[in-house]
Amino acid sequence: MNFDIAPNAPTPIYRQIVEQVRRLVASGQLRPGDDLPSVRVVALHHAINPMTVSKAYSLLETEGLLERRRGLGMVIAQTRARSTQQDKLALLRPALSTASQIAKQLGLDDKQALAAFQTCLNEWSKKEAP
Amino acid sequence: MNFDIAPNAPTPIYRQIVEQVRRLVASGQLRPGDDLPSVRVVALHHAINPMTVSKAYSLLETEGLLERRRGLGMVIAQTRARSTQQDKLALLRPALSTASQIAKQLGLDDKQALAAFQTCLNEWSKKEAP
Amino acid sequence: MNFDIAPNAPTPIYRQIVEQVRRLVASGQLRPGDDLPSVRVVALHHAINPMTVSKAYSLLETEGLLERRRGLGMVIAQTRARSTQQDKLALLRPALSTASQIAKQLGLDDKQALAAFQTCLNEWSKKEAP
Amino acid sequence: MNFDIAPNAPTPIYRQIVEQVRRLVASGQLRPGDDLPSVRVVALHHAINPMTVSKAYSLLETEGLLERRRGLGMVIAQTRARSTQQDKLALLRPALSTASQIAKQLGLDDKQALAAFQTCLNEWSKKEAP
DNA sequence: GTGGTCTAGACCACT
DNA sequence: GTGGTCTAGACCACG
Repeated sequence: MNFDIAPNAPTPIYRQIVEQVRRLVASGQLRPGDDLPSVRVVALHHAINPMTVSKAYSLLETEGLLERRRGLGMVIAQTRARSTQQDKLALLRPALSTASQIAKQLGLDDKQALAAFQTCLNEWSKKEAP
Repeated sequence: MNFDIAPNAPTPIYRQIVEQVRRLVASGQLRPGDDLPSVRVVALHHAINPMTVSKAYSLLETEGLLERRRGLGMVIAQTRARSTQQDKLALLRPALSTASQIAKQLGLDDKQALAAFQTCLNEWSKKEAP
Repeated sequence: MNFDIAPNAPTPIYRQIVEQVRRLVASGQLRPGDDLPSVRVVALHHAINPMTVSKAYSLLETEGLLERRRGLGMVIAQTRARSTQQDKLALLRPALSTASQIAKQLGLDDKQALAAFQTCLNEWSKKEAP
Repeated sequence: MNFDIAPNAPTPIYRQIVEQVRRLVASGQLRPGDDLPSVRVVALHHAINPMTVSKAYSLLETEGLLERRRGLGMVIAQTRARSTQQDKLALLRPALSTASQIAKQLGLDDKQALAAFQTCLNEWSKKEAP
């Protein structure tokens, strides 16, 4: 389990964590009962403030996605139904919509935009696969 | 010349303006010497504070993309070479990269992601065309 | 760390701050990693608006001279090489050039101008030394 | 008679003109009865707005330094006593004071600062002499 | 505690 | 008419 943190990105760190956990759960890569890396481990690994990680986990707990197991850390909650394809696409849509707007304003045609997207997808595949 | 402002978006208004001007220049829809709508006009049209617009224009001036004509307004700087396809794709890449990361974390395959992107592109085409 | 603010000078306050930070960094009095006084502290100390200070800091961040440590404040960026004598003289040159033009237009000879400059330098030495 | 105009300088154009006339009169390079170049000529020569030149001349007229000769243009007023050395140095002092402050903040010693000033003076001599 | 954003309104300077 | 600067005060986000 590794989070992908960009400390200088415009979106705050705690939100990056929250969204990644949501997606990993939606995709089934994290399943009910799986445990998350401890606040301390994540904080050390990414050189960020433990309180930032804690805030993310707390939000996810409030949301019902995580459960706190005393003395053990956080685990994925049991109560979540597996997400449908529809749910996943709904999580992806905002990012695609932003990209579409930009492509249109740049005057790029769909073919170019789709090709560029394919390239990016390939790069991320490499990052995760090996 | 119309800006596309989403007052409730997470990205601040002044930054939305900055980015749109960058793209409109990159795409050639704004050319060197063209003048921008005045701070007050933009502010009134979108019901936002003139200072917010002014901040955006100032940043673009610092960046060298705009020039101030004292007492007259802002114009696109003369010193910019026409953008290449490379430049345009560079402006699009960050958004595509974000979307790719999300798609991978959701466990969607490329075919699904590309189809969803095509759908979004079509929607934005409709928004602009008619 | 004290800024020298002249509220009634023709050059705007935020610019006075920007230029002083540039010089303090160039002279090595501020080094990479040093943190700056917080926006609120500077604002209170000089009885100016926090936004004025914030504007200065933001510009310096854009310039790459400062880095934002989220939730902690601003620090001098790590990426700056120590300035050479050349750099320092480059920051001084515009002011000397202005003074030279004025001296020439007044018909003063170099000896008089240099003597007057020496006098001014002495006065500033007194201001800082004791 | 040539004005030295820097359109992108921070000090407004009209003020650049005003100050230069003041200095040229103080130095005796412009004497009572001498006529100034017409608004139209100055405006064309420097590609600036005639109203800007006019504003400068009007200010100088209000100040009593210029007189309007109908149909002939502006001439240096008769009523001015020749400036003393003291007066001239007083006009130079602000610029020297600014330069001194900068030099001190940069940590330059007086010798270096004076040498740099001498260099600048030489450059301006070349600009005017030949 | 830190800085960021936005508003409302004032005043100034330039053309 | 144009943009620039500053203020006062509010609210948010981050650590």
